[in-house]
Amino acid sequence: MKKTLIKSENLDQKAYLIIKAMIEERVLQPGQKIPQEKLAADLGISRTPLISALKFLEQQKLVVSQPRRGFFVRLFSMEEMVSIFEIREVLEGLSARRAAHSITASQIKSLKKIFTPFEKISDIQDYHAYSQADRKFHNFIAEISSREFLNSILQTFNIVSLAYLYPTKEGLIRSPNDTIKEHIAIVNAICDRDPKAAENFMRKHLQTTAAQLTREIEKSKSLKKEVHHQKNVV
Amino acid sequence: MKKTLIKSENLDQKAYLIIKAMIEERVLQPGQKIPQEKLAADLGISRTPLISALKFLEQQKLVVSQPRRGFFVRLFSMEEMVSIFEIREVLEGLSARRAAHSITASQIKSLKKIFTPFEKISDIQDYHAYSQADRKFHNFIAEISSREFLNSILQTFNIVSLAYLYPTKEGLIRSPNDTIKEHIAIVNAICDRDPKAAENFMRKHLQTTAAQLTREIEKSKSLKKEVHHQKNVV
DNA sequence: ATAATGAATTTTGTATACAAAATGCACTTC
DNA sequence: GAAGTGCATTTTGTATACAAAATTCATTAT
Repeated sequence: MKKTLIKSENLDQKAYLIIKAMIEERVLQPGQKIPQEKLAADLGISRTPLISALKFLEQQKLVVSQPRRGFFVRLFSMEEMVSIFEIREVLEGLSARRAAHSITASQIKSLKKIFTPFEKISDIQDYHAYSQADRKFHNFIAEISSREFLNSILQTFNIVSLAYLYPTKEGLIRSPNDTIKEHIAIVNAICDRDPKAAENFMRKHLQTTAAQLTREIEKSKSLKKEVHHQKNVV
Repeated sequence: MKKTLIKSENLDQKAYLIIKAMIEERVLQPGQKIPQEKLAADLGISRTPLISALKFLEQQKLVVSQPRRGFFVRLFSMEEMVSIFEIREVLEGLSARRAAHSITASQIKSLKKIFTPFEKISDIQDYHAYSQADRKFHNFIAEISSREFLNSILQTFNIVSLAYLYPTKEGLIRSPNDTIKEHIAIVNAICDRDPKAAENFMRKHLQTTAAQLTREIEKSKSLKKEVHHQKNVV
């Protein structure tokens, strides 16, 4: 871990960034209690800025506090993930709409570049690279939209979706071969400065992912029922 | 002020609620620096929970901190208010959609009640009562949607729009006589369990308000230009 | 064995202390 | 009078201290 490298205005921010990274990297595991004294010692700070960072993370929903019992890394259910995608659907839809309004020529160039390495590949294998491009894509659109508030909310939710990730799939819920076309449609709409189309394509993109998640929930539910049934029989 | 009446789990929360109310009621005015030592003394707490509350409010955008200079009550520009209404448009649209899905019979009763006192009045005069009903309406729909995340984000933005308010108009940007019909259309769509209509009506409602604000920006801009022109002439 | 009790230990919530930074103010210089 | 300059005062950021609550764990009772 590269703790000592992070420098920020104050220790709150430093602690926040480190802990967030620790959660994303699963060094701190979902559901786990956060040992304040130990963590503060590890980071070389006192409990004061540490608690401040934890409260920050609590608002970002990465952490929960139980009064007089402490802070715990938050555990997301599939259902909660679906509701996060619903929010992303409408917010990133807005984001795409605004981006189509205010994108500059140089931003168009950068935006078009993000997925070019994948466009000609018929079967994308490099999940890691694609996942990174995906994240960059969503963050960049939020940035282009040049709406401070919107961007700051979205920042939070990219964290959340990140925190969820199936480690095996690099956090991707659908196959790159399916999503690449949607991504490119969105890019084109924004670069053509067509706000309506940009919003619609983005919404459909995230809606489809949410639907996929919902299907997985149903699947795991019926699986559980089966197991339960077996138990009763055996 | 009824400070001592507020009781909560911890002093952070107590301080948070009081300060939020002070900002809403304009006891603390936009742009004003927040005197930590004095405020802590007034609330009968130490700076530790006070700072924690201020950091909470900072994330909710009601307060800004300048490193090593302190916390200030946030000042919103008209443009920022427009971008807040854009966010409300899409989020509360989602909220209405979800509410139409999950509303219960008893919630239908409560929802229908909110605007009944105003339905028969041809010219609504009591801005204060209407403003309260308005707030209750938006918050209740978020609650009905039973989406924790969504609700907690919306909480923030309802506060923000409130904090903006022209003191004279109770925070209302448009006349009750204009908005009452829209409110009732939304109520009916939700109670009819029509998600699509609920979302559309809610979006249109907030869009119209945003458009009104945009018009006011234009007006004040041309006004300034005039003044500027006069200056140059005189 | 399981449950109940309670003392010892740990951890939380909050106050307080204090160095470092920012601010205000009197005084000088132009 | 306007603009610096340096010292006194205030305020911030953070560590530390400590009472109250929660947890652990050994011991006794069922």
